[in-house]
Amino acid sequence: MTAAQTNPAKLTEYRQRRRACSNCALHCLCFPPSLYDGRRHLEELNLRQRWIKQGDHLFLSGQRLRSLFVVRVGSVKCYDLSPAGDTMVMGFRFPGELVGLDALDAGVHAGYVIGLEDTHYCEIPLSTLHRLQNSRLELRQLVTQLLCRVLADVRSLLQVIRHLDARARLAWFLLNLASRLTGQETIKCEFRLSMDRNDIANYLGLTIGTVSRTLTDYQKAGILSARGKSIQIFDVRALRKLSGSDPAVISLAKH
Amino acid sequence: MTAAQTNPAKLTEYRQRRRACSNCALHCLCFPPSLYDGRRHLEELNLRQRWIKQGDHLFLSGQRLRSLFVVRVGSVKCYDLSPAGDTMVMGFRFPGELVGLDALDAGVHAGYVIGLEDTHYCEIPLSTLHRLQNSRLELRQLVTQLLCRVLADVRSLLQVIRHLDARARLAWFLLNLASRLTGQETIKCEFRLSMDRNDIANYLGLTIGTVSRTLTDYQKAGILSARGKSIQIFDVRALRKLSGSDPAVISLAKH
DNA sequence: CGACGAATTGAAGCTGGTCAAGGAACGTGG
DNA sequence: CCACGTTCCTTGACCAGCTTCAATTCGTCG
Repeated sequence: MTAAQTNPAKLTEYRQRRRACSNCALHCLCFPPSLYDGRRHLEELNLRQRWIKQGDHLFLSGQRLRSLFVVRVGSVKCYDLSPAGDTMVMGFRFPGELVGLDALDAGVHAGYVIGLEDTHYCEIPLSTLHRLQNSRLELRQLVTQLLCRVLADVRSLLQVIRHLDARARLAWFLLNLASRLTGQETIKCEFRLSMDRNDIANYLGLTIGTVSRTLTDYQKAGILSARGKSIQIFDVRALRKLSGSDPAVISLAKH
Repeated sequence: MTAAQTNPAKLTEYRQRRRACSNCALHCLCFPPSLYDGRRHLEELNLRQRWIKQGDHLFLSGQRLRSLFVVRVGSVKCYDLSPAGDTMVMGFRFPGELVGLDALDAGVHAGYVIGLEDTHYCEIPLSTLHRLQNSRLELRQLVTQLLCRVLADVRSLLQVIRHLDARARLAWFLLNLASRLTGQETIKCEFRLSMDRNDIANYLGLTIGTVSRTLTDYQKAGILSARGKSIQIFDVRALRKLSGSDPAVISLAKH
């Protein structure tokens, strides 16, 4: 029995919060399975909830790593600048997703993160993270696991870009987005893109023209509707086939 | 004064070994800065030094992760199989480089590793790693750092494939190889490729024809000589320019 | 409503893929 | 050591897909 359970009001608050965070990458940090006192634990975490406006930076390349960030509401874009000044989009982060992990070795951010819209986030100070890693055994593996997942993500993007053509890349991108936006197994068939065509093109290693043309093709085929930034997917299975999730299609894309 | 220093013969052996391993990714695991007894420490690590023949697998996808591996002599290829059965080359590992890290979260290897030639390696049991992480504070960060480095590597490959054309990709690949083969800052201008053209093409997201043609172009330009698997680089600066290390060139490759 | 940036669309050109043929290198067995 | 077969590599011709550049349309916000 936890201390939170001794006070019905606080217990309710605690439970609500726990449910709201259920899709968070760091859920097990804030809400460990067995706790002496859930509420007090949350307070000791020293979490800060803040927000940035569209176009504000969460951090810049070269800045010291002080905290990890988790998007709560909104979305951000992670990008690098090439020596020549071209932006190179590394990815996008949506509610529940973590930002800043890759700076853990150098202690310095290797890229920029900017809000694609007004975005709320949690900030977890590094000191808190380290303290918890020392005291709680199950958290010692957490960072490793999260890093492995980021690595797997980058690798799948790499595979997509190496082996799939423009149509398949875009299909993959849309499906990826549609499933991440729900934070669950399901797929969101109607949503607004928070990034522009340029960002999508750059991310997928294409040009804006190709992205636009391909979207038009999809619409002509009745697979989806794309009016500006609002997307409506009509035929998920067709997208899946195109994206190469379908084994029969992947074999067509072999090198 | 360490115990090893009390015995001149053993001290010499220890020092030789330490030097031989100086380029190893896990050097600080085997040879921590301050040690009571270097030799005994090495014995307690329970390292195994083994080897595989060309074409043998170090491990298969789906196998349980039992150890990490470090290449000592030779080279290996890391690859995946697509659902359709096509191989997708993830990378190559040379002496001093680590293999198996990315399986740390699932505990199961997500890819295959095969010897490109007869290859000697060190095997570090997971249990040893965990024991050391618990007892030695500085090693607790080691895995994180190594993972971050792997992540950075994959990302740079991603950038190369997204933003550079065939000539630049190959130039980048050769320079990357040439510097990793020395294990230092310097570049090895004469070496043998241990992988075939197919592997290179797949790795760089090209076809074997393009790789071959591009190499021929380089030779016609007097930049290098490539007779089969033996490479001789004549003009490192030209390669650097082509690869996009040169800011003036990167700007040409913008999307 | 008007103006600006973002997105679409078209035409032309180029890079790299595909397919097929020929040649070099390598290992094996006589 | 040579003949042979196999695998790997090179080269050529042709073509598809994507990029480039420019013109037009859409959409959003003051």
